[in-house]
Amino acid sequence: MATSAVTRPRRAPARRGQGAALRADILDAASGMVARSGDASTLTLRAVAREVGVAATSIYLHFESVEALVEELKACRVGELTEHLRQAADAAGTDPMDRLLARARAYVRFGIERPGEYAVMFAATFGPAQGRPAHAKYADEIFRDLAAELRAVPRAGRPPMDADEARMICYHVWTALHGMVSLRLLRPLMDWPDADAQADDLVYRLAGPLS
Amino acid sequence: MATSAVTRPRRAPARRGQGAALRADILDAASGMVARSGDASTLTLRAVAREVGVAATSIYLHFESVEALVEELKACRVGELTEHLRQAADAAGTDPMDRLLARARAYVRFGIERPGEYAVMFAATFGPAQGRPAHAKYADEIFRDLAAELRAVPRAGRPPMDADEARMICYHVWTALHGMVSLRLLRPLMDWPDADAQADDLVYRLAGPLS
DNA sequence: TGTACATCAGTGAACGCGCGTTCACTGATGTAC
DNA sequence: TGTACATCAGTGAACGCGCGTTCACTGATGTAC
Repeated sequence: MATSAVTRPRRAPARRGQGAALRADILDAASGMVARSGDASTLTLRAVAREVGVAATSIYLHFESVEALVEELKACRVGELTEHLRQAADAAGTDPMDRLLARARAYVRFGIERPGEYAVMFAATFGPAQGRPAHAKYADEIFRDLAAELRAVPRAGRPPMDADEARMICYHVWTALHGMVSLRLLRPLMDWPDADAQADDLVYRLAGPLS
Repeated sequence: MATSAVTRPRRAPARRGQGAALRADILDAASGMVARSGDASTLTLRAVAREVGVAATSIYLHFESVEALVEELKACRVGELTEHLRQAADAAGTDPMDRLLARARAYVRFGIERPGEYAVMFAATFGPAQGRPAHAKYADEIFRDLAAELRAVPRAGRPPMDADEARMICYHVWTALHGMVSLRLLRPLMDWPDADAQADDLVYRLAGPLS
């Protein structure tokens, strides 16, 4: 690891007017590092600068602090996951249950295959949070998408869900999917069932036509 | 925070033969610090030593490294949670569903009320894990307890669960309860349903007589 | 009963490290006149 | 067309900090003779 600091080539300065390119490079590098380490809290400003091939101080040209950088990373990842889930649902067609299952599987896969990206979304904010952070609206979007998908599932002759029940089930589903990702990452040695199978079974039991 | 280093009184040396008392004090202090910070990864050897009122080097009299200290902390907490859940189930009487619900509520309460203690159990092991760590057997015990409790729940005239279904539901329940704790800690500003109510509803849907 | 010695329960200074952040600076590149 | 100047896109040395770990050490307290 010490060697990477040595071998890393120097980044060529951007051309005039292209200063924003460094900002993108910094976000890319930080994102990759978090993805590789699987842990957002290990990210350091100096390490990011080394990765980009730039002086540590250059980070400050585009971010007020490490905290601000991480906050922006979060927003990027949450936006990405939102889009990823929408595409998965759309690829599944129009049947509500199919769409819901596809969404659930995609959520779990995203988390398991990209633990760093997943972790950064939920990493604690440094210092006391004031107000709703920028990524909160994205989280709301994921939640709203899921709720809409859920309410469309038919209920085999039973009365339609009221708003409270739909909301509770929506919390259940998100909670359980997050639990799947989280526990599997934290306990990789356990003898877990197949992820798709568990996600399907879970969603059927929580939100299936018979529930 | 800097002031606490100044004000902390010096610990009196143990009497001859009582050297192990420091070991207990170190574990206590570390446990308290993790509980207060809510995050196991912020624990440092020097901070623990300051908290105990002892030289940093004294930690090495009882622990090979910080890693070893954290590993022992984990085992303590997992053992504690196991016992906590057993007592909750026993206090609920003999009805299987009552016992299961009590266990679920107790799990979620433990996690929410003692986030640091909960987090330390699941904190990543430093370095590459070799073989099953010491706390794995405790985790197995929690899982086994839950499975036994689950299988005792009657199923309203339907055939008894086979082993595979029981195992899957058991994973679901643990996964979902962990998800409840984890998401609530990570997103404290969200408008969560009452924890007991959600735990009950979740367990009913996943493992209730109709499921 | 006295005393030398072993052991126990620690201490304190020092090491090298990486960290976030500050400050004054440096070249290259456009642009106004 | 030439040139002074402003601006852009960074750099490099230095700061003080807390960290894990090492090493040689120090008192107090038992115990063997």
